[in-house]
Amino acid sequence: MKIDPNSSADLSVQIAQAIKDAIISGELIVDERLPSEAELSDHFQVSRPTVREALKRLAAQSLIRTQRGASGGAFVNRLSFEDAYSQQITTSTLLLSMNAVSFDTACEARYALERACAPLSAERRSADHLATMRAEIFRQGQPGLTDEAFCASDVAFHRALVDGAGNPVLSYQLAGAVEAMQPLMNMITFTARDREAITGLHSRIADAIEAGDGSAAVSGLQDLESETRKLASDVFAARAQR
Amino acid sequence: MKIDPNSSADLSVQIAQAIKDAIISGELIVDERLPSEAELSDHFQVSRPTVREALKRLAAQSLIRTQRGASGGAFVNRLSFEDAYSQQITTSTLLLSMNAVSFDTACEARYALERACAPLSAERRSADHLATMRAEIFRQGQPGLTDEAFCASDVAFHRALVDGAGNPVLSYQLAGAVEAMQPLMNMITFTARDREAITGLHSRIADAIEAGDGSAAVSGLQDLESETRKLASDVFAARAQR
DNA sequence: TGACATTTAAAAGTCTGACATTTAAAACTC
DNA sequence: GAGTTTTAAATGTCAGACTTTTAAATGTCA
Repeated sequence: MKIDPNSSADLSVQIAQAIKDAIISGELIVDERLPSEAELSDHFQVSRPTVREALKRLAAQSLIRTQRGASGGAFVNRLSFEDAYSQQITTSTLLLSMNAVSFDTACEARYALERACAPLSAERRSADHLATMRAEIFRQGQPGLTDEAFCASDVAFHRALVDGAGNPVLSYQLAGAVEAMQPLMNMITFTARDREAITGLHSRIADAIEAGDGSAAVSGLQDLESETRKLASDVFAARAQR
Repeated sequence: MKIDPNSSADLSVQIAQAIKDAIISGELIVDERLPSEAELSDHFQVSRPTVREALKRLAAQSLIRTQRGASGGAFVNRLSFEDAYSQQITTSTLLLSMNAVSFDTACEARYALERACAPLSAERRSADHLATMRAEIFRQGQPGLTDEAFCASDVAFHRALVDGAGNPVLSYQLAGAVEAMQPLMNMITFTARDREAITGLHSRIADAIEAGDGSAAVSGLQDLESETRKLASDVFAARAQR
């Protein structure tokens, strides 16, 4: 681990990069303890606060975790799917909220991803996944459900559909897309007819998944995408008019 | 922006979270200047190093950028797609290199995503995207190409295919999957027959995209996935034997 | 008056040294 | 030998000073 003394970049950035490279290259392996802050500051010939800033940068990316006390220190973190999820969600939420992407673009990506999962899910889903989907459909049909609860149930339904594919990479990619859209979806007021249409499509998709018919599920998702975009565009039109 | 004095969490974590919340909620908008470090340390009643550690955490996530000098400071960053790309790539690379996901899982996710893009790309791709694909296919047929160069060209081909869909969210999701697999792909030695098979499939896919035939492109990708997994499994088997 | 050079001040970046807090391990007691 | 106390190592936090960068204000001269 070395830094370039001639570089114009901030020292804490350079040090963070050096450690990150060491982790990615395998020089530092999972759960290995990094040298203490004092040793690092000695090694890189910088002060402890500078080393600390570098470590905080890495901690923010879940590359390391720190532990206080004797035999504490910074340890290389095994990146968990949960960490990856939450990073993905933060990034996606910001992209959407800062208008770097439109709702339509996010929606298209989301359903394209779901359609990619559908055939795998039709083939592999466990009875559990299917039961979850059915339970959410039932909940969505209950009268007196708030719009937020309806949305949450919708998310749970899609979650089960995607998880059924048994591919955690796909699950985590979708988590970002779905969660990021949540705040916008929550703004939608669902009429009884809207709910009926959506729940009907959900049933159609669940039936296809149960029958192991991937292409039927894909076509159900296709229709659901149109439905969602229609609903959203109405909301945006109303909001723009005010 | 407030922090809880009774919380047991580190102050810099709390402060980072408070600022992050303010950004996500829209309380702080893009390009807005945060208070100076001195003002923040005053506001939160902590020392400047603590504030700085909090800011470094946010900077590591590209939520803010800092500028030195008069009228400098920390500014809310508009998250760019490039930032999102590189975060996605780092995360995916780590997930793969730390064995949190298998090569097969990553490969499956990658091709599922690509198949999701294919119909959109068949419909929307510009002449430019198609030309890039053709150029890369030509390059892949050149004799004397190193394995690394072949791989790089392969990535460029798929990149053009996905970008043709015109959905930046899909592009950035795939960037992670493709780039993360690169180091492993580079370990593969491609025989002349392998290259011929791959290039042939690429041609088939490009033809389908040119003709606007999404489902033909999907089936080409399906075959390419089998081919890739076969090649990779041979490499892993050889490596395991040593 | 206008273009260029100079000064100035604000802000982040860095350093030193100290103290507080946490925690595991060593030492000690019964 | 089990439980308690002490100890030391490590991170977390603080205070204050100095350095470097940079934009804006000021000044100078044609």
